[in-house]
Amino acid sequence: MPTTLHAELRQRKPFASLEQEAMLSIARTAAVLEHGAAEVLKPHGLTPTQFNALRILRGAGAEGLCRNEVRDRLIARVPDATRLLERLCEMGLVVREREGQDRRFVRARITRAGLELLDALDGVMLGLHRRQLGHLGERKLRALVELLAEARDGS
Amino acid sequence: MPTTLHAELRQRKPFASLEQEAMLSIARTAAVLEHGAAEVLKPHGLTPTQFNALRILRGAGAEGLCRNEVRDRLIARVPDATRLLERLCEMGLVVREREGQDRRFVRARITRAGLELLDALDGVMLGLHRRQLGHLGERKLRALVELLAEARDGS
DNA sequence: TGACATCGCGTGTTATAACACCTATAGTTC
DNA sequence: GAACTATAGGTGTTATAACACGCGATGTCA
Repeated sequence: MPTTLHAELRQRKPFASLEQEAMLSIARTAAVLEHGAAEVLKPHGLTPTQFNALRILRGAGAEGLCRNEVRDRLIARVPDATRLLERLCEMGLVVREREGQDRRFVRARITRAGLELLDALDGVMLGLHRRQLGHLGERKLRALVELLAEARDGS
Repeated sequence: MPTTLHAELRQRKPFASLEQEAMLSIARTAAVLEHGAAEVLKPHGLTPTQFNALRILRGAGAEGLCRNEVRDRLIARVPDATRLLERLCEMGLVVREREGQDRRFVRARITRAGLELLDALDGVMLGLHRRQLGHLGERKLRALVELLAEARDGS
């Protein structure tokens, strides 16, 4: 039973199991979509992870978030959120400062430049997602979101 | 309309579009699943990408494959397949040699040690995939595979 | 209140990814 | 057959990921 994925990866042997095929399908789809996002973000000097972190900080508002909170909200966990934020700082998109009673926390907040960059990217990314997935239509997209949520329940 | 994904990523704002939610769902699911795979592979000294490359070479059989062919079959494209194969060589899992009329090609072939490692990992990975996705059941898994294939058509 | 554990961050180091550039072989065209 | 182009590989460098460890701040408990 040759599938689309077989052709894409030029494989001849059948999958070992349906679970494996699903696993590879998810990984392959994510890789293709993320590659598209990386292409769009590159001219703006951002990686997908940096873009993700920046959006998290925008969502947090003026109060900002501490390092570990940012780390835990990232789509893919990174073991070194310190330097991820540090790079955003160097770009002038984020500021960090120790404030509050508990002097262990370092609050990271998005700057005006960061907000402006994200605002400019909103339309671009919306268009990208539409190009990448819009052809599925609402019904199938909802079904996909539902199935993926159920898939994540296993781990 | 708060979703499961909202809770996972501790987000409060609604998604900008259904396409964006689907995009994030796919990325998040892939990250969770790949993290599980990485954990399983780590004790064996392999990254998911290296494991993927090794499986490709097993599929190719005794003839092996040239560098670019391996690169193009990888789930996620890497721009430096040379050193990916080089590391597998250093581990003794792969051998490379220039052979054939066209002396530009470097054929990479899996070694006996590589085959033995993969054989040992087959059961482990099968069990992992079953744990991660088995609870979905055949019908939903097939639906998921189908939807993801359709999603990739856009790019 | 002093010892201890916990927590939040940062740093140092190594491995890998990412990008641009270079070499060698093979085919193409005049 | 000489110049040109395309293809397959490799190399050098920089940025980032991954991992282990250390430091200072806070909480806890004898």
